[in-house]
Amino acid sequence: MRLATWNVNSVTARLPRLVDWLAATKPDIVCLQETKTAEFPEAAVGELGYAVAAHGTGRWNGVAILSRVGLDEVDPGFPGEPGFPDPEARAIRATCGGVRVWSVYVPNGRTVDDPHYAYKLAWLAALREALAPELAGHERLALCGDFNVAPTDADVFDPGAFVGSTHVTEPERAALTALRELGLVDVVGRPLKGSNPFTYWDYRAGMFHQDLGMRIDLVYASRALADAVTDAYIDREARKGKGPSDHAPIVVDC
DNA sequence: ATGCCTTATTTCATAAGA
Repeated sequence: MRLATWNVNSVTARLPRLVDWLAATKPDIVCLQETKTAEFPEAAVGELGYAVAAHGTGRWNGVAILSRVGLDEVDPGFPGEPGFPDPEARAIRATCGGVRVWSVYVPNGRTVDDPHYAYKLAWLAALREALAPELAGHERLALCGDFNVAPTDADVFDPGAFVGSTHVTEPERAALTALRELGLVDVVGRPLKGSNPFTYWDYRAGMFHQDLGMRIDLVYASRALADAVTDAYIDREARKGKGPSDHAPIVVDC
């Protein structure tokens, strides 16, 4: 089985690239984030054999799961999910080919003194609470998405450049640790070039070409699923060329 | 490495992203 996750930064703007990428990569299950639409282009991916579970409200956020191995028990959001203060489209889950799949887009946080930072931490804490019973009920589970947290200093191009910023603070990293302590394993993608497992590079100033990136997109797999992993890579090819997302997909074979 | 790009929308400007 091939499982992937990708923050596409607008599925509308990225649709031609997404379709080409699906046809070339042939994943069985794809988690998408930042779809930025209330009307997912289901027909375009349906032609490639994918069923779609989408949760989007328009301009901001938006998540989806594509599957060609079944798509059951679809649930947008999760119990106890905080809003700001209204609900936002940041999580969707479904059962696909025997795997419980979550696609999440964790709040950015903006700055450490912004109310969005407290929202981010509350959202991650609520996610942990909602995941606990799901892990008890599903031996094979994958929590995939854009976590907006770099788990370690090795996951940013220069730790010194991030002092005082969100994405690297101790409380954010502790929230990820708390998720892993539920029994989840960080499946780190293999970089196709260089040694940094980055998944995001800013659009500006040639950051991608200098490999000045961050690893903020993650695949957290239950032990049973992680034990079945045969390969995992970060598809930097999808970040190249004209009109890319600022994130690269992670592809996991398991 | 400072939103210097990119997105969608209440568009020729703004908010948001990390």
